[in-house]
This record gives sequence, C-alpha cells and structure tokens, in this order.
Amino acid sequence: MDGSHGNEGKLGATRKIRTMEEFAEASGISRPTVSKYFHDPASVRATTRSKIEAALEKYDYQPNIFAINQNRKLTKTIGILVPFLADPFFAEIVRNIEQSCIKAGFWPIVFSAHGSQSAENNALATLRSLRPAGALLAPLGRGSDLDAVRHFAEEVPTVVFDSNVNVGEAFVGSNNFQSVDLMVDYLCRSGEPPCFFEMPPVNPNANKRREAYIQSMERLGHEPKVVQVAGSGWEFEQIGLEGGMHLISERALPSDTVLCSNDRLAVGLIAAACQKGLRIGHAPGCALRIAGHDDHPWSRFTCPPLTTVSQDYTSITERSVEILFDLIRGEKPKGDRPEILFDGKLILRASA
Amino acid sequence: MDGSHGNEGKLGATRKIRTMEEFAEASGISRPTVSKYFHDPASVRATTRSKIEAALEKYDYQPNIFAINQNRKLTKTIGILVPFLADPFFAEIVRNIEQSCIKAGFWPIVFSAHGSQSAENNALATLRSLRPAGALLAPLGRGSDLDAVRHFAEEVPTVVFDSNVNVGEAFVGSNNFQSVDLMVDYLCRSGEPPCFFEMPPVNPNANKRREAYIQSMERLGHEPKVVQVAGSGWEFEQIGLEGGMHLISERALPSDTVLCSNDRLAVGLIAAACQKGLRIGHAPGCALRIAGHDDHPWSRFTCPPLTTVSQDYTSITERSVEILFDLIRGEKPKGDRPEILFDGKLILRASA
DNA sequence: GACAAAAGTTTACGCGGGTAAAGTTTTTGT
DNA sequence: ACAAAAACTTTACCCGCGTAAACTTTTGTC
Repeated sequence: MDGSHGNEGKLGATRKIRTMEEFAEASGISRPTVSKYFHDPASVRATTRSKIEAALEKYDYQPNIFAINQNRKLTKTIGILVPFLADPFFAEIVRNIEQSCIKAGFWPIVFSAHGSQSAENNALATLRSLRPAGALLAPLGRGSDLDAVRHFAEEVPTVVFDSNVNVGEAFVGSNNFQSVDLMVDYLCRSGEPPCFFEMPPVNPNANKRREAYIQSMERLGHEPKVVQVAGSGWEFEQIGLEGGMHLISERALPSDTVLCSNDRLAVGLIAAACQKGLRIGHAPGCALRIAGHDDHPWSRFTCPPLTTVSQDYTSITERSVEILFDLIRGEKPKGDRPEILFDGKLILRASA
Repeated sequence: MDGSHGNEGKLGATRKIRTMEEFAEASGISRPTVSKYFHDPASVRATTRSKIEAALEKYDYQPNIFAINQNRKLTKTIGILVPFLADPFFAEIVRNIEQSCIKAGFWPIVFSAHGSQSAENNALATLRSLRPAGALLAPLGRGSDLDAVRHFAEEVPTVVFDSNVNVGEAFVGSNNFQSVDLMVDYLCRSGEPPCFFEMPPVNPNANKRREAYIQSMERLGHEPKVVQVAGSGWEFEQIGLEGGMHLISERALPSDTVLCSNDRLAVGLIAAACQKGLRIGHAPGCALRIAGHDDHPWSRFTCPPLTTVSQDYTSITERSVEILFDLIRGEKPKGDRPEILFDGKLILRASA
C-alpha cells in the first residue's frame, strides 16, 4: 500500500530526472550521499534523509538497476527455480518465498523448468548471469543435469528444497518416512492394507515414498504391494487416469485400498474410478479407498474429497529462506550439509 | 540439447575468464569484435566466429548482463505478468510465452500478482527498472491500479492479454460472446436451459460472460437466470464449493442445468454437488448438469469430466507475442488499439 | 595480381553509479 | 563553548561493456 499512489504531482512542470547526478542536484545533496541513501536510508542523517525523500516525492526517480549491479559485488536478486510451475504446489511455495524475499528487501525472480532439462539449464544460465545474492532451487530431480546444477551452486549460495539432489549448502524438505508411515498406519488400522500406486519416479521423493511404504508395511506385518504404471513427464493426473483405467479394467489392483505416490496421481486415479462407475470412500458400499500425499491445493475438491498427508509448506519455505539469508550474510552452516525435514500431518477426508 | 553438456574441460588448468577483455585476449580476437559477436554471431566472419566459439568451449565465459544493458538502449528482456500463477491456466500460457520468447532470442522474466494489487504494482515497478524491450500483461482487472498499469505501458511497449483493461498497444483474448453463446445454445438444445453461476466479477471477462449469457438466452427465448454467490479473491474452487453447498441446501438453484462463469468455479460446484449426494451429468438419473468455461487443465479430471468451452491458448499466446515483437521492431499497429479475439470450441464431456 | 569491399584492430570515450580519499561542515558530549 | 566524532562535499577513479573513428588486414572479383 505504501507507494501505490499514481504519480500525480511528479510529472509537473519540473524536468525529468534521469540520473543520480541530476537527482542529487535537484535534492540539494551530493551524489555520494544520495548513493549511500539508496543503499541504506538509515545511514544518512535524518535531515538529509528528509530532503532526499522530499525530492523523491517530487521527481519519481529510481536508480538504474544495471548500473547499480555492475558495481556491487552482490546484487539484491534472489533466484527461485522450480521444476513445474503449473503445479499449484510449487506455485504456492513460490508465492510464499517471494513474499519472504520482498519483506527482507530482496528481489525474487522466478523460473520454471517446465519439466524439461534443457529449460532447467537455460534457467540456471539466465539466473547465473544475473549474479543473484542467492538461489532457492527445487531441481527436477532425476531429469536434472546434475553437473550443471552443481556448477551453478558453486558460484551462487544455494539452498535446495523439495527434491534432495546432493547439491548446494543445505536441503529443506519433507520427512517422507514419517508422513508415509502415518498414512500406512492409518489405512491399515481402518481397513484393508493399501497397495502403493506410483509412476516411474521423477525425483528422490518418489523413491523415498515407495521405500517408506514398503518399510511401514513390513513393520506392520503386511506384504507390500507396489503397482507402477507407465508414463513420463509432469502430467501426473493424465498418467494416473490412464494407468487407473487400465488397472481397473484388468482388475489388476492388488488391494481395494490404494495409497498414491502423490495427490496429482490420486486425482487421476479418482477420475478413472469415477468413469468406471466405482464408488470411492470409506463409507459402506464403496468399492475403493484412495489416499494421496501432499495435501495439494486441489485435493479438497475431488469427489469425494481426498484423504492425504500434508506437507508443511510454510515451514519448508520459511526455513529455506532463513537458511539462505544466513548464507548470504556469510554464516555458513557448520559441519556437514544440513538436511532439514519437516513432518507431515494426516488429513482425513472422505476418500479413504 | 545444444549447450547442455557439463563443462568438463572448462575448469582445467586455464585461468578463470571474468571480463570480455580477458576473453578477447584468450580467443585471439579484439574486444570490439567479440562484442559484435555476442550481439549477433552472424555479424562476424566465419573464421572469426569459430575462433570465438572454440574459446567459448574452453572457458565458459558469458558477458556481464548488467554492463551490457547499461549501454544498450533496449534490453533483450521481456516481462510477463499474470494475475495468479497458481492458476494452471496462466501457468500454461506463461510456459508458451516463455518458449516463444526464448526462440526469438529474448529473455522472458515472469511475475505474478498473486491476486493482489500491491503485488501487481511491485511487479510492475521491478519490471520497469529492468528496462525490458517489451511486456505481456494480463492485469488483475478490477483489482488493478489502472494508473500504475497505464504509467507502465507508457514507458514499455505493452501487449495486454486475457483481461481487457484499456491499456497498452493491443489486446489479445477470447471472444466470450461467441464461446458463451456456443455453450448456451448447446445446453438449451440438449436439456433444460441453464442458469448462470458466478461470483463477484474479478475482471472484464467475467462481466462479458454474464452479458453474453443473458443475450444468448434472450435470443433463444428463455428467461436468463443469474446466480451470484459471495466471495472474493482467487480461490475460485472454494467459492464455488461454499456457494454451491448453500444453494443446494436451500434448493435455490433456478435450473437443473448450471453454466459456470469459469471451470474453477465449476470444480467447486461439482465438489459441492458430490458432497450433497447429487449425481451430475446428462445421463438418465442425474440431478444436475454442470458446464464450465475455459477448458482448464483440471477439467478433464473432475467427476464426471467437465463439459466446457475451450479458450484458444495457443492462438492467444502466439498472437500476443507476435504483436509484441512487431512493436519492439518499431512497427506500431496503425489505427486504433487493436483488440483481437479468438473463438472458443465446445468441449463435450459427461457433466452436461 | 591489382583493387575495392568487407571485416578486424586500436584507441578512446561514455553509460550510471559504487566507493575511496581528503577536506569541510554539522552534530555530539561534557 | 570547545573538541571530538559524525556526516557531508568534492574530486577522482573504477566497473564491464557498447560503440564510434581512424587505420590495417583479409576477402572476393575481374
């Protein structure tokens, strides 16, 4: 709300200010002091500050960002790279990160790999040339060009989140073993033990979740049953739908309870079951229980609403940003590269 | 695939190249010529080009973007601003635009207003200071600070898309009157004439669609019935769900056929009907027909799949980018600010 | 092989602002 | 009121690259 006035008075009879030199003259303060002001308004005397701010009101000058960044070793830019921005999960995370950055006086710039390695590399190259103060990366995972990512992280202070490739100064993500165990435990207590529905893994999370499922099932004395459907890319719903149609037709699902590797896959499977006329849920008369993972923004709106495990978005983003800011301030984490995992919560809805 | 090798040989015993001066020396070509090369590789002799490219292989140098842009009047940056990136509709459009820009040798940079005016203004300010060659804006609409948007468009060649506020050099979007008419016509032919389900309009599209609905209904000799549910913000599904629950409980829907102002609202309404135990679709025994608008990426996965009208994503993005590139080349459209509208197509699925 | 055109080299300056150094003014503290 | 500290002004140079001017070398053609 601060500066969201138009610029009514600013275009008056006064000439246009283009450079800091001109602005300094107009405000009656020397250029080096003005420069100091823009670097940190608190670093100049109050009377000076008010003169400059009075001039700012009058002429809407802002320093040339390219000239600034040419001379400063570290810019105020923070790069954010996610694998797939069309996935609201990442869109939501990005929104949170952006807000934190702005609050801290940085300039977030967002890139998406759109699920493709070449796009990811492009984004890294563009980002690198912007010489950002730091970067928050959620790599594609299996699809990443790890050398390129590593090379980037050597030049730019980097925190990796969501998908744990062994790069950067720290990792922040979800504790898949905890969250999956929570869900498996619940499903086993409340009905038939689940099978695990997945597609070929795109990142380490997918692998960890399968392992966690197997481990939990064994701990509870059940035989783990993993069903992998074909598919690649990031159109998870479509893959879930097609795989689900096939499995249901063939009656090839090894259990009436299905734990999906993530919510988007579950959305596809639910659509398949629906089209096949199967009733989903834990109510009497239902043929199938379906559960997901992530508490995706859409999962509240499936029919029936999806039972899932939440990822702690807020903690993940806040912690990532926090660590990055420490890094930028020069506070390297001591010891090994830290890996911070947040627990998930069970979100019980009607689907399982 | 071009440059997506790692950089195996580049970190050999050779020293690190930091400036174009150093790089020129290392490649055996003078700096002005190297500069020419980076501006346009085709502008130097083939033998020179190959020398430079050989050096590029050896030392992975890239020019300092800030120094470049300080001197060039127009940068190679193109700004993209959308109202809500967590909406896959915009995410999809952004992906297309980005690709076109990269293909044309520009650097797309994406911003999202996250549904908020202050964020939109922030993004415009950041973008402006980047001195982009041009910008593609999808404004918030009703929530926009029009003065700020206009001020931006006066400094930067701007094409507006999706939401037609009267700013910029051109507008590209959907022909809501055509698409809504298509749907109303279909719904009337195939069953009970629809009522129109909307929330308080966030942008001109929403208004146009209501008007188009009313017009089409009158043309067909039916009484238009508009149902507006309360809600604000960009969480359309939630608004649709809550509004739908209420309307169904109160039996306040004026028709068994509901045309929603957009697919996201329809997703919410479907969820509501589902939770209330109402069967949706045109099959016998169904209580409610629900149709949407946009052919949103999710609409294939609702239960039942959503009947809707597609927006011509591809044409909209291609045309927007095309016009912007013309603008950047200095080819102003003659005559009035052009408004280009693309027709939608009927997408028949099971929900209506 | 001569010669004009094309391309490359040298030299030099400018972009807009960071920042150091030395000198001057204003603000503190007592 | 006076000295020390803090802040400001002047001056000057630097960042990394674009680009113009004047000159030299390489191409391509007859």
